[in-house]
Amino acid sequence: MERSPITRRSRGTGRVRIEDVARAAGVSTQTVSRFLRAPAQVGPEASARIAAAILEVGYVPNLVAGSLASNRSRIVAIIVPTLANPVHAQPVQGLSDALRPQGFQVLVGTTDFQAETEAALIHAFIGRRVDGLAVTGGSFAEPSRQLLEAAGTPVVQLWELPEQPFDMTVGLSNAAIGARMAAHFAERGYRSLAVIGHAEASDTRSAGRVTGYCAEAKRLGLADPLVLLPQRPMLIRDATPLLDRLVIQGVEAVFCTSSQLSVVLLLNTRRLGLAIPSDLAIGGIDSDFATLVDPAITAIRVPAYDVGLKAGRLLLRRLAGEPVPERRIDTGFTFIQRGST
Amino acid sequence: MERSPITRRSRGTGRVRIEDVARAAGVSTQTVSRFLRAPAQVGPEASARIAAAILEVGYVPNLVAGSLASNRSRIVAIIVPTLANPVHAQPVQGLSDALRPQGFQVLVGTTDFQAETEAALIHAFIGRRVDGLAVTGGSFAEPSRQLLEAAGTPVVQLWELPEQPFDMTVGLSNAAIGARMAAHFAERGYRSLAVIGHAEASDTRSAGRVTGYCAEAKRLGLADPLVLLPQRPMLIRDATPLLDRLVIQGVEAVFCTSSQLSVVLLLNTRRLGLAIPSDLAIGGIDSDFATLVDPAITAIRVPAYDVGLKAGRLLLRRLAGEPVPERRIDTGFTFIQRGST
DNA sequence: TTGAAAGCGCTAACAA
DNA sequence: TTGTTAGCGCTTTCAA
Repeated sequence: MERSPITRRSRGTGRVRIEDVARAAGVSTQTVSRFLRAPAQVGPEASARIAAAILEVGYVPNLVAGSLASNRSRIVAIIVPTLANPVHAQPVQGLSDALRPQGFQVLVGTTDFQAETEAALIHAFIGRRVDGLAVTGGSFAEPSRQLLEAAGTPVVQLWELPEQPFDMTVGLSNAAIGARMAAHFAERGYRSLAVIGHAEASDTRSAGRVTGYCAEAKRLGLADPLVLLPQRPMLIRDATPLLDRLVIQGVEAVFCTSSQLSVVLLLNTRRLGLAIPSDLAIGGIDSDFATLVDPAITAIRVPAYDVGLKAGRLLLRRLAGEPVPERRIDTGFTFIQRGST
Repeated sequence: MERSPITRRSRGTGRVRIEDVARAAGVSTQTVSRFLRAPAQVGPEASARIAAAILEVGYVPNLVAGSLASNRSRIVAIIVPTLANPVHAQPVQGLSDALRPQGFQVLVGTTDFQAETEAALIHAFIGRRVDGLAVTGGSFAEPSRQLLEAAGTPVVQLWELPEQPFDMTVGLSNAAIGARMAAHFAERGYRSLAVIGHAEASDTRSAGRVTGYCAEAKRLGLADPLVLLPQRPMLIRDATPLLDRLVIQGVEAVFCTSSQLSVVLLLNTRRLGLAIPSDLAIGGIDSDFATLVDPAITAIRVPAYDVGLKAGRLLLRRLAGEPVPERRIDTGFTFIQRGST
């Protein structure tokens, strides 16, 4: 029960601590802490001395220690499949923009579509005691699901609208996107429809769009659309055989469920001498390039940035203890008719 | 000096702690801690009991407490202008991929090109005691510069090759990019050159390319290139007047310093009836769309992903205490000739 | 408005 | 290989 001898090496980091500021300012550490977190509670004289002392000694508060003591990290984590795809990078930007003014930082994890990586990230983020967590998708495989259920922190899901989110969700209906495009085609008088999607099973967004598209076609009394699901992401060399099939089958209008797809397709039609939209109408998902090609592509714009921004605002309300009016937020989407249909 | 009365409310978070695991496994907390960090140092029997106990009580280690105690956060921060632009989102992905296998997480901050935001982010990240910091750019305005100098943690700069980096840098020479394109044009016999850049002063990358391009043209005995610096990011409606100027001035080859620029320009030449490359040769920066247009665009590919990946590896070596052979890493770039020149 | 004491949950240092 | 002890640098609680 003796005090350890003074010879014990200090574990200190050698950095300037709040105590150094307190000493320089002639106040207690507590007053410095308050000055930093709630300046209004500190007298003007003390405030002035503390402000000067902070600059003098070059104090940068240790937020790790603060987080441990307060049990609040002021960090929000977001998990996306990849940042290489702008559609997933944008929500990170939106989240960041929503949170930065409130002093929150963004921890980002990319899964590369691997469920294992996803689970490991969720585990690590919960371990970091993040104040909030944004995850991509509406449904999760087992290890992830359980972790999210017991996260102990607000969770917001992105892009989809599950009936029973873990906590909150910000997304849109991919089925509605597909249906909207099918309805448009029908309205324009196209009778023979097709859709080009994505075979990747993990891409539930594309699957939802295909489903909604076909369902709407059926509802409108059209023949079942031709469904094409290329294995790989669309490359130029894939486009020609795909176009051949569309032409052979007498397809009048095709919906491409990803943004690059429609541009690739349209640029290739020219080489084959197809006239757009008279020989083939093309609808897609909006991107910068949808308006750069000729004709510009009729497209549905998905509000990727807004998904992140609104998720951030939702988290902020929760973290501020305010009630969240609606735990499922439908951002909707924008239909933009252009020359290709 | 009395113990405070037992009535003092506990500040505990109610979460499962390492102590709960230790009790369930019948070992000390230290042994549990070691099991998590250095399993080889723990006996097989104890290991088995601890592993079972962790699952039983559902323990998720509090990494905040661990960080405070060990003075290592296993977090690396990266600051980029925006994630909306893939050229800046890619390095984040690369950094993340390099670090994740080692258990590091990525804290990301976006500046939207605001120096103030940048400084605030650097300050906050240092406060978080990140183990490493990656920042975009070669030179920094005052508050940021000083913070980086005294960061107290490894710093790697991205995209540029300053003579005196704060610590380390991974980048490429934008002047070399410009020079390479000018040399190519000269080699192909184009005599009257132009370059379209970006007026934004903060875009030092574009500026470097323009400078290198003009310098090389001069060195090769060509007339001074026409330098066009549109104020805004390039839109379709900006392209036509720009093209008019090129034609009026008799320009034979133009270098576009950003990736979207060249595509926009090329897609517009068709409307004006210009033949590429005979009426006008176009060189640019590579992107997915450079090969989708007709003719495909001769372009320089900048290794955005690699910049982040190599920065991550550099940081890892430093954090592992290994020597870093070279503090300035030139990633180089790839020149790809296609039909547009 | 200010300060003293205790402790957040973990790991480093030391000892056995 | 395991355990004991004392912090890491803050913030909370309580008291003045």
